[in-house]
This record gives sequence, C-alpha cells and structure tokens, in this order.
Amino acid sequence: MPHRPAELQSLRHNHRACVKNALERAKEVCKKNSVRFTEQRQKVLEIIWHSHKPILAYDILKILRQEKSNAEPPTVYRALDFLLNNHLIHKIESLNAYIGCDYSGEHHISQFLICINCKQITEMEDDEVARLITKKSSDHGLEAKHQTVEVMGLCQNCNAQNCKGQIHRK
Amino acid sequence: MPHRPAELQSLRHNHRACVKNALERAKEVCKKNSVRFTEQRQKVLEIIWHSHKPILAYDILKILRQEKSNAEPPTVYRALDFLLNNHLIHKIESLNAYIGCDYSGEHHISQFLICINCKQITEMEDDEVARLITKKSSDHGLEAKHQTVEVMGLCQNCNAQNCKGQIHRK
DNA sequence: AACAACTTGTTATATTATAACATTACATTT
DNA sequence: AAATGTAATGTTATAATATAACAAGTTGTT
Repeated sequence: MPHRPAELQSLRHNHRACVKNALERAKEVCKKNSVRFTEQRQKVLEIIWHSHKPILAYDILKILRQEKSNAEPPTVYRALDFLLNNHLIHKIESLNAYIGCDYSGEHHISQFLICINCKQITEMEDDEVARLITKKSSDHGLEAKHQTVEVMGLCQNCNAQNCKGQIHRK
Repeated sequence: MPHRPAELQSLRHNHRACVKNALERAKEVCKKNSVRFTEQRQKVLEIIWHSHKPILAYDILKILRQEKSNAEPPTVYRALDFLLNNHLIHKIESLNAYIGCDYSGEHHISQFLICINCKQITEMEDDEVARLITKKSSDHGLEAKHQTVEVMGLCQNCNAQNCKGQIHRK
C-alpha cells in the first residue's frame, strides 16, 4: 500500500491503526452476519479506509490493479455492493464516492459533513436531525425509509486558509 | 407534447396550468436576472415540469428529440446547467434526476421527499430542518454552504396499496 | 464424490456527463 | 446598416460511472 495522505500524518490520528481497527470490526460483522469477508472484499474495504476520504469506484479500481492487474469494474462494484449491504461503507450520492462507515455493521442514520476544499469528511450520527427529518416527512405524508443528508462546506482548517487566500484548486 | 401522466389527472391538480405557471415564473426570473430564456431552455424546463417527477437527462433528450431530431447530450446538459444556476430546477443526487423547483428563482434550502414506489416527489422548504443541520454542522466544525437532503420512503397512497400487496415493480 | 449456493473472471454494454471546437444568433456600438 | 464582442447552439468525440450476462471456479454440505 502507498503511504497515507499527508494531512493524516498528525499525531492526533494514527491512520494505520485506524484502518486496521476498521478491518477487524468488519471481520466481526461478517462473522455475525454469516457472510464471507473474502480477500477481494477486504482489499476494497482497506483501500477505501486507507484513502480516508470519499473515493471514486474507478480510483479504487486503479489501486486494486496495482496488486491484481486483471481487476475489472465488476470486481469493484460487487465488493462495494457487499460492503454497502453489510453497512461497512456508505455511498456519498453527491460525489458518487464511497467512504468507510464509522459505526460499522449496524443499520443507522447518519449525516455527512464534507469540506468542498480538502474533501475531509465527518460522519455525524445525530438522532435529533434524523428524527426531525422523519417527523417532518411523516407530516408531509411520507413514511421515511432512508435519508440522504450531505452537507458541503468549509472545514475550520480550510476556512482559515481561505482567509489567507490559500484555497487549493484541484 | 404527450398527455400528462395518469396519476396527475386528478381534479385536485390542474397539471396544464401548473406547467404553464412554472414557465411564466421562469420567464420573470430570467428577466430579473438579465439572462436569456431561450427556446431550448424553455423546452427543457417544460419537459421537466411536464413529467412532474424526477426525470433523467437522457429521458429529457428522448422527448426533446421528438421535436428536435438533432438534439445531442450537450444540448440537454447545457440547459440543465442554466436552469440549475438560475434556481429553476433541482438535481436529485440519489437518482441522478432533475425536477422543477417549486420556489423558483430565489436561492433557498429545501428537502426532497421521494416515494420509492411511484416516484412522486415533494419539495419541502423547512427552515427548522435547514437550521438544525446548519447548526449541527457548525458544531462539528463545518461552515455549511449547501445541503443535500433527500428522503426515500412510501407516500400515503403507495403505503396503502402496499398493505393490499399492490406495490408495482418497475 | 455430488450437489447447491456463492464468488469471481471476463467481455460487452448501458448510463451519466463533459471536452473541444466550429458555427450561429444576439446585443451594442459605431 | 456594418462591425464587433459575447453568448448560445451545433457537432463530434470521449470521459466517467455502473450493470448485464454468462462462464468458471470456490466453498460448504450432504
């Protein structure tokens, strides 16, 4: 695997341990669900966690091909389906990208806070937000089954840089 | 134009007037914004409003081609860009589909309630939801610039049918 | 070993969206 | 009305995202 991204090299975040931890939890979830955590599924999940930002399916494929040169799109999408079904990752609809799930394995309602500059993402699991949306939906005649809540904005770091005119362009 | 969808033929909803009204408002908005509401843009907006459900870009193209056989994807996507920029339509991220904006022309925060069965959609403009999300985002260090809130569920009608086992599959 | 169910390999293609450049239409000034 | 600059459209090609379909292999169970 390549090195972790620079912005994660902080003392506050041990990225190697974070990924390892996520993989351990995934293993347990799969055991509990009686589904197979095959090497491919594990590798895709590892790639997603390693990026630690929303990652595109074809970027996963590129990385996967460094180890498995014959990997094709279905390989990735099948793994993504599996991981989504088992609540191990989320899809960020507004980016067509995938991100590791912080509260793995259990079905839950969460909200995503995404920095439009550095793409750092926070998974918020806020019951007050979830309940309010469910309530208001119900008031409007919709029995809510699933919520997509994605907030785009500037994180504190990028907001500060912005003041100094240092926003980086892609 | 083809006839309006069957489920809109109710007495409660005069669809022809609804589309006409939306086009009138769009015209005013464009005038106010000093941008040109060309025939293509008008046609695309009309197709979107006529569907009255989230509609896919290539489905818009198909309909557009009935009148303009040489229409190509950029024709549609340019019109969509224009309409999005002028707050005349919304993109539903979780469906990659487009829908007419009920509160045209002004920038505003809204939430979408989508029936997974019949695809009927309600645009909710709920300040309480919007403010709570902004507040919670801020609490987590993100200065919110844009919110995507899309709720999938069953509308009252389909929920009732569901009990009778009459959910229709695509 | 035989079998069923699941997983992966492989090829092809569908779906969604944009790049790039030529041409035309429109608005403004002269 | 002619000249000019800007905006909009036409056109071809291609990028980016995702799935269909079927063959082959793997795993767990009888």
